[in-house]
Amino acid sequence: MARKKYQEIAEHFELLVLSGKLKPGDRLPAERQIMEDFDAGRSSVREALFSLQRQGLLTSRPGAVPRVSTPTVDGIFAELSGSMRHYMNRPEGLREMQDARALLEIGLARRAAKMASEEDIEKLQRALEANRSARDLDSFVRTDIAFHLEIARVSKNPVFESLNAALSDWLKDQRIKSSAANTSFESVVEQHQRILDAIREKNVEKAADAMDRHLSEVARKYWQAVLNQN
Amino acid sequence: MARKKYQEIAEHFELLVLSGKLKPGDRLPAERQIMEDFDAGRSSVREALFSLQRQGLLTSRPGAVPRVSTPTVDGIFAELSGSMRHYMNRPEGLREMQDARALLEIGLARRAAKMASEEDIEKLQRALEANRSARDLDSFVRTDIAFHLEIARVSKNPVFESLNAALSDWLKDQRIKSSAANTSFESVVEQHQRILDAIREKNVEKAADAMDRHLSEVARKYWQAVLNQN
DNA sequence: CTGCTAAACTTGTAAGACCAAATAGTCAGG
DNA sequence: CCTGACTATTTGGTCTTACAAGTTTAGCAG
Repeated sequence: MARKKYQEIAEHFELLVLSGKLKPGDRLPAERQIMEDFDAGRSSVREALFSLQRQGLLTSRPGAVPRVSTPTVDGIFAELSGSMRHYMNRPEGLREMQDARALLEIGLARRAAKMASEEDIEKLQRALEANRSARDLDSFVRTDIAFHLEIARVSKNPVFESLNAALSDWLKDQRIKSSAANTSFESVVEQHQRILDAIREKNVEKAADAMDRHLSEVARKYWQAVLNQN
Repeated sequence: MARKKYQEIAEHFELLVLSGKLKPGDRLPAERQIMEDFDAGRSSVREALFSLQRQGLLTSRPGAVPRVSTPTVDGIFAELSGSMRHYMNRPEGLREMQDARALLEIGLARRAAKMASEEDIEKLQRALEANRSARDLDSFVRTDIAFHLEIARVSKNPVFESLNAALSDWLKDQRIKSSAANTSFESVVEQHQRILDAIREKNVEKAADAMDRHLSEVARKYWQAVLNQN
């Protein structure tokens, strides 16, 4: 028994899916059927399906036959949550992710300035207003995240949207700490305003620069808050 | 039984790790011990540990008690391989990832132009030479990937390095097809040369532009090749 | 005290059984 | 003929048991 039985089964279906013989939405054979086909026990089949499920290739609900799933970027990044959080537990890792987020968001700001439609700008304006009128920390952070997400949406690429949302979620703590360190939310809103202004003017460099400064400032405030805590 | 048992167990240890009560390298309780603590069967415990393992929070070898692991970005992105490949099976998904890669690589080119040291540029030069002297498709693709990775390394952030490597891997097929479609590798090398020139001149905009054109060209060639295949 | 061997322990793999929940097919009533 | 409730089937989730394979440890011999 060189190869493990459950790996054999998992690989078999993985190949079927990746080669296109099984398309998203297709039904898989029943568990008991697979058992017979591979001459395996139930636990082997279950471990194989469990593995594929964790990889996002299948979805299975109780009572229904498992189906090949159409993976969403949201789901894909959700897989990372655990290990990402673990990674960012080290200050070094958190710094790296802040840096990575900066590259992403600056690029997104650039794109937004380049290609934002009238409608996009209206949405951004509304998001900014909501951010400005936030009174408590919780709603401030929420509208803050929403504003950044709206910038990501301008690019019309679900990957950016989900990546932005995921990063916002992972770095939420940072946002909370740095916002709480501010005596008022005004300066952050002002920075958001500058970004939106640049986008409205279709001034790419200005938008990138404004976003850069904004993120640097947020990160600075965060590390300051961390220092004060110790 | 609202929450599934294995999820409950997984969450428990996830919290222990994330809160720092369990540090990397620490031993976890034995499976039998966990069984008793949670009044669960062995399969539930195993599924929980399996899930945590997939998330990269712990490693377990046969015979030895599982240990909390220090997650690497490489490992984190490796988790995604399966679902990413599935996602990019759809032409739409592939296009989105190409687009996302473009934003990343253009940003990296920008940074490289901004902050490349003499040493970095020497490394880039060597990588380019290797790319230029490649004779067969396989070594050409390999040196191509290496050149892009070298650009990512300039930023001195492991996240970019691993992300770049992961994307290169996922989009390898694209590179192969578009390279094979070229009668010669010359034009690609020339585009690489232009990028390196811009970095050497510390001309940020020119570097970004050169990278943009390069990636657009590669993508164009790829879709052309796909069309010809049908 | 040191080094080796063997027992004890732990995980990996596998089979099979049970229950609750959800689906799907069937049959009775309108 | 259509509709709705009921039953049979199928699944996921869980537990138990068993053996194989690797690791740790403890004791014994030198």
